[in-house]
Order: sequence, then C-alpha cells, then structure tokens
Amino acid sequence: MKVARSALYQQVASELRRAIYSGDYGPGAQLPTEEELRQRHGVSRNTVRLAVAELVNEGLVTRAPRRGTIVRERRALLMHPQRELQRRPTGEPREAFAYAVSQEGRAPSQHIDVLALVPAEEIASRLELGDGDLALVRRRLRFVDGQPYNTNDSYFPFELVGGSEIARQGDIKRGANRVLEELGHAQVRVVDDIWARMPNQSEVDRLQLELGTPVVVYVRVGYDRSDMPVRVAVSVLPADKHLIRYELDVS
Amino acid sequence: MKVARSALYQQVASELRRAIYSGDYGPGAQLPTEEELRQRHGVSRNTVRLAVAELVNEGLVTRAPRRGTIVRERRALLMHPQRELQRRPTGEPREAFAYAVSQEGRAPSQHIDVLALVPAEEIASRLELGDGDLALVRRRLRFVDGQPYNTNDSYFPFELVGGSEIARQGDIKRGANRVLEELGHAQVRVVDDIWARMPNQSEVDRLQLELGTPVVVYVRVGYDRSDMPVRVAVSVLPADKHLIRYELDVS
DNA sequence: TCGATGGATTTGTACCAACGAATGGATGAT
DNA sequence: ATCATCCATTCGTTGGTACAAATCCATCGA
Repeated sequence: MKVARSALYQQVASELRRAIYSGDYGPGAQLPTEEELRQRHGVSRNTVRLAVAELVNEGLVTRAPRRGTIVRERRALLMHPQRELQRRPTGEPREAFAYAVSQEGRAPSQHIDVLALVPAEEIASRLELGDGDLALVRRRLRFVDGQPYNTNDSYFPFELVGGSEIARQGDIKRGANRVLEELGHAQVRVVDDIWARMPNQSEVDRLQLELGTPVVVYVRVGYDRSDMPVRVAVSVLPADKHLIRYELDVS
Repeated sequence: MKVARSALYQQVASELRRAIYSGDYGPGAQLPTEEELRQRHGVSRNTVRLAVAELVNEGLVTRAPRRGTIVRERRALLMHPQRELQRRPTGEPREAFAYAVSQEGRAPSQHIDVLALVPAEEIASRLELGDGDLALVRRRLRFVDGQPYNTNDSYFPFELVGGSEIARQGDIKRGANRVLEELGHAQVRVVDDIWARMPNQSEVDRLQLELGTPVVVYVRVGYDRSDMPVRVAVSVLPADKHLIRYELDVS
C-alpha cells in the first residue's frame, strides 16, 4: 500500500536532508552508499541518484567515485565593501583584497590580465561610454591559500587611464583607486549592486566551483567629483565562501 | 566517429546553453521537445533529460508537461536597504516594503504572523539574548502582484517590546522602526550581512521557487544609542527577483 | 621500509522500457 | 458562440542493465 504523497526520490531526499540538518551526518561525513540507500528504501538506483542529485544541487553534499557522498562544510570569508574605499594603514603596501585576506590569517595571491576592449553593453552603459568607445579592463582571478576564490574585473574609460599606470600589466601595489586619485578623478561616490544567480560554465571552470554553488555578483560603479563614472568593478563571488557586510549609520 | 571530450549529456547541455545565450531561444521560447533532441543528437531520452536538468539547475529554463521546456525570463525588483531607515514622505502611511513596491507600479501585499519564542542560536547571539530568553518575532510573507515575493522575519527582544504595538497581531502601518523609536530605542546603527545559498524545501514551498533559483539571505541587525541590538531582520530573497543596491559616499 | 600494482568499491554515464500527470487544442454538445 | 469533454503530446517518475572512471587499500616486490 503506497501512501506516496510525493515522488519516491523526493521522499528519499527529504529523509537525507533531515538527517543532515539534524546533525546525524555532520560536515565531512559520508552518506550511505547508493547501494545501501537502494536497499534501505527499496527503490532503484536511479531513484537514489535522483534524490542525491537534489542535495547536490542544493549545495549540501558532493559526490565522487569511491569517496562516496560527502556532506559539505562551508566557511565564508567576510567582505567589507566599505573598507575598500578607506585608506589602509599608512605604509600598507598591499591593495584592499590582499590586505583583508591576510588580516584573517590566510594567504592571498592573484593573477591579473590587463587589456583594452569595447566592453559589453551592460558595462558600457554603466561607464556612460559612447558606441564603440574603448575601456581598459583589469581582469583579476584571486586565490586564497592557493584555491581560486573570486574574480574581479575592473573597467575604466580608456580615455581616462590610457597612459597611466592602470594600463600597464601587473599589480598596482598601492591600488588602482589611488592612481585614479592621482589622475584627478578620485571616487567620491559609489553605487553597489548585488544579486545572485547560478554560475555559467566558464565561471565553474575558472573558480573550480562545485555543483550547487550559486555566485553572488557584485557590481560597484564609482563616480568622481563631477559625477562621471570612472570605474566599474564586477566581482563574481562563490556564495559558499563569501559574506558581504555593510555597516550603516542612521543619519 | 566520436570525439567525446566530455560526457554526452554535457555536450547536449552545452549546445542548448550556447543556443540560449546566443539568442536562438529568447525568453519564453520553447526548446525542442525531449523526443526531438533525442533524435537530433542520437542519444537516449535519459541523456537528454540529464542535459536539460543541468539548465534547470542553472536557472536558465523551466519544464512542465505538455508546455515543454521554456527559457525563463527574469525581472528583478530593486531593493534599497538604506532607504528603509529613512523617513518616508510625511503622511506616507505605508511601511518601507509597501512604499518601495508601489513606487515601481506594482501591487504589494503581505501576511504577518506575530509570536513569541526562544529563537535559534544564530538569532539569539545576534540579539545578545541569554539562554532561554524570549524574542518576539514578526514573520512576514510578502507578495507582489499576488505572487510570493520574499520573506522577512523580524526578531525583537521580548523584554523590550512585549507590551508594545509590536507584539500585537497585524500590520503596523507606520512601521516597527517607528515604534522602536517611540519606545526610546531608535536604531542609530545597523549591520547588514548578505550571502547566498540554495533554498531549502520549506523556502521552495513558501516562496514557490522554481528549481535553480538561489536565494539571497539578508540579515540586518539594528542597534540603539547604547549599542544594544534591538532588531534582527532576516530576509530571504529569491535571487531572480531581487537586486540590492547600496549608495555610499566616500568620506 | 617503501613504492608499485592490482582488485574491490563507489559513483558516473548511457541505454531501454513503461506508465503517470498535466495540459493544449480539437471536438462535440448546448 | 460558449462551454464541457476527450485525446494527443510532453514532461515526470521508476524500474532495470551494463560498463567506465576514479580511487582506496591490501598485497607484493625491490
């Protein structure tokens, strides 16, 4: 007698979910093998795999041959978007990301590509560029403890930064924002847009994302004193590793 | 001759992904039926379903019997967490959410449950409650144009608001923050934490989420003049419908 | 002792078959 | 013309089988 209020695989998934959330399987624990679940619930292996696939898509577990199905653990690193605008301690030679990460006792590194291009419409409109105008982009892939961590692509109007240090390959130790200042276009106002979505394939590859990990997209547009956009920074942050924090004073 | 650099279902998924991103299938368009894809790629239906499942998990498409596989469209509504702290126009009778939504020409509504309980550890620690201390929670499920839109659970120290309007069922037209003010505990500082994850089952149910939709979790802790936490608001925002925006002045 | 090797285990991919559930659209009745 | 009904289509669920790929671990050899 079946009292199937929902699909079998849903029932199996619920049972596993409950067990995980209740702590029966803590982070790092291995769930029963597919064969074991098959017998325990009296269903086919297809059904078991469908159930576990749900948990994978929810980001709860990962699977690997022979290793089995493992409960994931997550440790997020705190981001303070506001602090990136503040001056770091005098003499601090590193830019915002490197500084923040090493503050938490972890080892930052990054890979930078610098190139000029006609940006996508979304970027162009935020930078208020004309049709076909060039932008200079600094594409960063950042690592923490050797693992890919996030990406940060910063776009500048080419006209503005073409001849400056920003257009040169490699690190700018004191930070691009400092260079903008020196060019007379310090950012006095920024607008941050934050949303989330599932990653596309190239993001999965670049950031070595596991299945079921959404990404937070974080776009900052910086404006100078004359309200001209001088920088558009697009960050793609794997959701399981990032926590964004803002502190606001009520004025 | 097979040049299978990756799994068959991955190849089919890539092909579909490419077609969607290139605009061959715009929002609302129906992908070929499973049977059609099966024939076109010469694979089994299971393999086709695996491929399409990938797109579903990426939030690119939805499936329904007889309707087929449809390319999703997304329209996000802008949130301004800062504005919720500002006074709304004098005489404006609605609270922040209702005001913001109707500003965009859409129809807000909500359902509120008010209850007292011993909150989960995460909430308790943010509210700096002792062990077993009660909190008052106002649980909101918000709708836009009749569709579930997001949830917002606001926790207050019971000690603080037990006898006030906050503890009564139903709407507080002028907003709970106003009541806090009147109680002498106006929020002068807030800390916003933002992250993302895949939704759990109860969230999928309450918010009628489609598969492959991550949620943004947005936690605001408000402190009064003596730096006591007086409110913890936990919002769960379906990622495809929300865009969070902050505007910061560089001081 | 330490490294290479191979077997066993566990998930990954792929195919086939059958029936259920939902619904768009055609058909027929009023 | 309008509404109810029925059918065909399309996805949803579940069962089965077979072999591939990855890797843990025990065993064997130097």
